[in-house]
Order: sequence, then C-alpha cells, then structure tokens
Amino acid sequence: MTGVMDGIILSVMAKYSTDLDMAFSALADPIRRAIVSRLCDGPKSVSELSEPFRIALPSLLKHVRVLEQSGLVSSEKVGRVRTCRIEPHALQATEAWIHQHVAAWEKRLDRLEAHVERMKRKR
Amino acid sequence: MTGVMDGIILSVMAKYSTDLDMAFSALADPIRRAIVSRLCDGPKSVSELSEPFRIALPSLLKHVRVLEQSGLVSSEKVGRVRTCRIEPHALQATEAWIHQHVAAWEKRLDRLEAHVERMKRKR
DNA sequence: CTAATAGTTAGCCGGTTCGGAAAGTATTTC
DNA sequence: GAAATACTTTCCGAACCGGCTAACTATTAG
Repeated sequence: MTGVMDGIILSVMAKYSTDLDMAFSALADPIRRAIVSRLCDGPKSVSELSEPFRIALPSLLKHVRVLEQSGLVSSEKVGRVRTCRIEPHALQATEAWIHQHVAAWEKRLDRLEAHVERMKRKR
Repeated sequence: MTGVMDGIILSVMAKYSTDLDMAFSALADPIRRAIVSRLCDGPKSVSELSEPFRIALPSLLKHVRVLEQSGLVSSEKVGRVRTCRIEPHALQATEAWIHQHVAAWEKRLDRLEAHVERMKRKR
C-alpha cells in the first residue's frame, strides 16, 4: 500500500526538485563554479569568460548554457557580443536548501543533548 | 604566455575543487537529497532509507556510496545492518561556498549603488 | 540446521555529459 | 566590400550515471 505514497512523494519531489537539481548539478563542475565566481565580480562577455580556461569556445559556451538553464546566470546579446551576468535567486535557493538542512541537523543534536542531560539529572 | 597561468589555475582548481565537485554532484540528485533530508532526522539503516522510494536496493546503495564518497554521509556496519548518518562538515563547506559568493555579489551591488549615489550628488 | 533477513557484488543497458573540430552566421572595422 | 571578430551550430567519441536483475555473502531467528 505504499504505492500511492510513493507516487505522492515522487510527484512532490519532481515539482520541487528540478530547479535544485539543475542548480546543484550546474555547480558540480569546477569550470562552472569558476564562471560563477568571476561573474560575481561583474558581467562579462563569453570570450572574457573563456580567457582563463584551456577549453575551446564552444565548450565554454555549453557551460554558460547550462548555467543559464539552471537560472544561475542570465545573458543578453547586443551586437555580436553576449554579456553574461549572475542571477542570484537560484544561488540563494540552493543556499537556503543546505542551510535548512544544517539547521535541522543542529536542532536534532540539541534535542539529543538535552535528552542526555535529562537522563543524567535523573540518576 | 597564458599557458603557465592556465596550468596554475587548473591545478589550484583541481586541488580545491574535488570535494566541492563531489558534494554538489551528490546533491544534484533528488533521491540523494531526500536521503540527506531523512538522515537529518537521525541515523537510518539502508533498508529504512530505501523504504519511501520506488527503486531497487542496489540502486539505493549506490546513492549511499556516492553520498559517502562525497563526505556528506558516513555509515557503519554492525551485524548485518549498515547504519547511515549525516556528516555535517561537507554540507557546511558547500554552504560556505555558496554563501561566500552570494555575499560577494551583494557587496558588489552595494559598491555599485554607492557609486550611483555619488554620481547623483555630483550633479 | 534451516529459513528469513540485510546487504553486497557484478554486469548490462540506455541516456546524458564533457570535451573537441569544423563550418556557418552575424556584426563591426578598415 | 573585404577582413576580422564574436559567437553559434552541428556533429563526434569517450566517459560517466542511474536504473535494473541475478546471484552471492553474511547474520540472526525459529
């Protein structure tokens, strides 16, 4: 009889997780994290972004696309140059997810500690 | 002459990024995030963890292995049951990375705003 | 001792990702 | 108008991922 619950859990997961999926997997790549880092200092063109890396332009562009799809970065083309900038919402959402879980874990530890304390006093 | 710098950048990236790589890509999967969530409520055995999911035990075990390799989770086998628990350090490290970058971005915005303000007053 | 339980290993499959080269398009610049 | 610039598109191939089943190895319960 868990089938129904599974369905619910999976659909809830699906609804709320795709954004996080994309954000986390976008950040899983060191080059993409480096791109995010550099964009935190201000907007850059695609070729400016590619400059510190050893990879071909099309490969870098792919990374930018991934970052855009995840919502971490946006870009706009003016004339022949595409300017990329950071889009903080997705970054904040991923931070929120982690923060929530660290907090939950700490809260649980506190409860545990309090419990141990009570047991001590009982003796 | 950028070849040398590239080498440095890439090696620094390699040295400092693998942990984050693993943590972020571990968290990129909704099932693994759900596992982390549930472990925040306390340690669980592998089959307890598998219960809400529609996937076979070996598949779930793979997720657990990924989480262990990323340092997000640890486990210990006693008798025939393996108990998994959350390992908060890696989680905190990923949070720190994101937090740093959100902060950097906000700081830059503040500078920008201050600059605009100065320009206004000049007029 | 036998059976049930809990996990583990091995190997397969289809799909995605990350890199590249090559060729094409749309703007400047001269 | 020709040449340079700044992407952009289209493939290709190697590697990895996430799921599965089947078969195996402990432990523990009866």
